[in-house]
Amino acid sequence: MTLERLKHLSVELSAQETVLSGRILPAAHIFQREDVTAFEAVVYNPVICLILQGRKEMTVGDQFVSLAEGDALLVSHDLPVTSRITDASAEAPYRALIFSLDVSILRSLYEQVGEAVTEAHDATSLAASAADPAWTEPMVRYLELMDAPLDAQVLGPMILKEIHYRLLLSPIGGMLRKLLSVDSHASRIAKSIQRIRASFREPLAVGDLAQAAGMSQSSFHEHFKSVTGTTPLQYQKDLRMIEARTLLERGIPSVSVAGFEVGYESPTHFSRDYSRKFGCSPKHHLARAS
Amino acid sequence: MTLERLKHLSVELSAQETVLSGRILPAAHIFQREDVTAFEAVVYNPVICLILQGRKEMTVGDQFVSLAEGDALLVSHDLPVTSRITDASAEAPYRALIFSLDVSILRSLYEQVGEAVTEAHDATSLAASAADPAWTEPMVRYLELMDAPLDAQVLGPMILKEIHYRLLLSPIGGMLRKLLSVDSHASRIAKSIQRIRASFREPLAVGDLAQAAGMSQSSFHEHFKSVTGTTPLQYQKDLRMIEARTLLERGIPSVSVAGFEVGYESPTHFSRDYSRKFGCSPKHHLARAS
DNA sequence: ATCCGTCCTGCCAAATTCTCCGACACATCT
DNA sequence: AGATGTGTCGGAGAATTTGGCAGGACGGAT
Repeated sequence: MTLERLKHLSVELSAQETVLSGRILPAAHIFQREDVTAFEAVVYNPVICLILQGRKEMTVGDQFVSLAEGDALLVSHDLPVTSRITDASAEAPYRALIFSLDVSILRSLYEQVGEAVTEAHDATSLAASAADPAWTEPMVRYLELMDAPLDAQVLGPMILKEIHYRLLLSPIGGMLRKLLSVDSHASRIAKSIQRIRASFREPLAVGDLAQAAGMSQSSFHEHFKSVTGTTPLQYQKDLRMIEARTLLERGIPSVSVAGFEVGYESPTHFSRDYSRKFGCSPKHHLARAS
Repeated sequence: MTLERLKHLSVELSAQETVLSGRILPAAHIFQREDVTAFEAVVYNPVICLILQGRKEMTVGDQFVSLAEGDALLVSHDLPVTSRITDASAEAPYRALIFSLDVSILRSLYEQVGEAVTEAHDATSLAASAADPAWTEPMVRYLELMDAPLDAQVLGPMILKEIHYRLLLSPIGGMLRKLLSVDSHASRIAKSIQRIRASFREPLAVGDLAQAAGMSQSSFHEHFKSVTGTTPLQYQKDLRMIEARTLLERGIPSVSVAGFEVGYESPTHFSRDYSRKFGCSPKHHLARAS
């Protein structure tokens, strides 16, 4: 079974990873943890994540996903998620195989595939499903290149392309297809998302975004939510909070400055929002460099 | 262990229940199911529910609770929840012991206990915890009365009062105490809830409610949410939807009429909201009497 | 101990976002 | 044809955000 093979390969790969595999197989990455974690908030990039061992839970907006061994998670676009590992130990660490997705590859493939694909109607930005040999099999072939740098250099990109292709056509690829389809609602929302990400420190003008996307405000909100799982402002706030947290942990002088840095004018309010998001006050995350 | 004793007693009680136990032990009720259910929406009354066997999950507003054997759930006031039984079979049915709570008893006790109680700060309307002998022990004594009708008539109310007393002082009783404390925010919200329940078919005037509760709109929303887990309008909508569903299942002539009955003017919109809430269109729930 | 600055929590009003809700058009089903 | 379901929109109003201000907690410094 290909899943077993992948587990085996990933152990091998993670043994080498510190050295140079990053250069040989740039798209694959093994993530490993030996203990359970509390909820952590991060921003995901487009990625497919296959759980090889352990368990993980995640929340984005209102939806909740639970992943076990053999499950895979397809993230179609940048998304602030909150996740934790719920099953991991020194003997059986949590281990996941992560493939970064390259949107330009997807786009070029989509142009070839074109409209020949049926539209999933309930596509979500966070699609989970059991691993499918259609794309795990090329993943195996990709990982097998780790010991043959020259092969990897030539064949690697080809196999990568195949993986993208399989994902694009797979049942969980619904959101990918929507995002790529030119001028679909989803793709226009994707543009809005990029705009928010580019300037999340500035105040948000939802009206402008809606107009730029060519929708009424109500439609814009609806589509935005269906793509991201949250509202525009929430999305921005999540970005701000995650940024604030890294600032604090990196040892920014004070809480107020951190709040100001990410776009809050009122430290009071920043503190309140922060506590709501992370469950404890910003001061607790401030690096104890002093 | 008292939990084992309760299990035993509840099996006995449920064997008799059809006959007359309802009159002998009016406050206790055994709920039993031999199979797993899909999510169902109902309105809970104030109640303490102790899981004797099986598992249950529930959602109210944004919080999510998972209950296993030996867990108890304290519902402090009327609340529209969505729940399902996730672990039940013919051999090991889901079984729960349910005690209705009597607010007037609680109130009279609270007057005696008065301020001698420490306030829990994170009180929620749906408090879950492991069963505590402090109140399971009197529950045992209550159930043991089932074979002695005369004893039950005299001692029953006393023991009930004791159960209420223990719950009121227990760690999970935080919300109960808040609700009872005269003129606390929680108690004023409770009044608003009653007003919504009494006239959920009419359009909602949140401003009036806030004013009646003597708070600013923002404070009102905040407190309302902390007590109920949702916003006033959501709360009303949940009531409407649950009512609509029973109407449909009872065989109301048409979908439009059902929508109109619960306060919607536009059948179009009613249909959409209904699908969002229950996952399938109102027509599917319309009794197939035709 | 007393002061002082920083941070946290409660409350509010104004502003903005977001959702509701009815309207209409159109596809579907029976 | 009639009833129902889905997409879109505009306007109303519900809900949240935001910043301000007051009061309290905490932790150094003096």
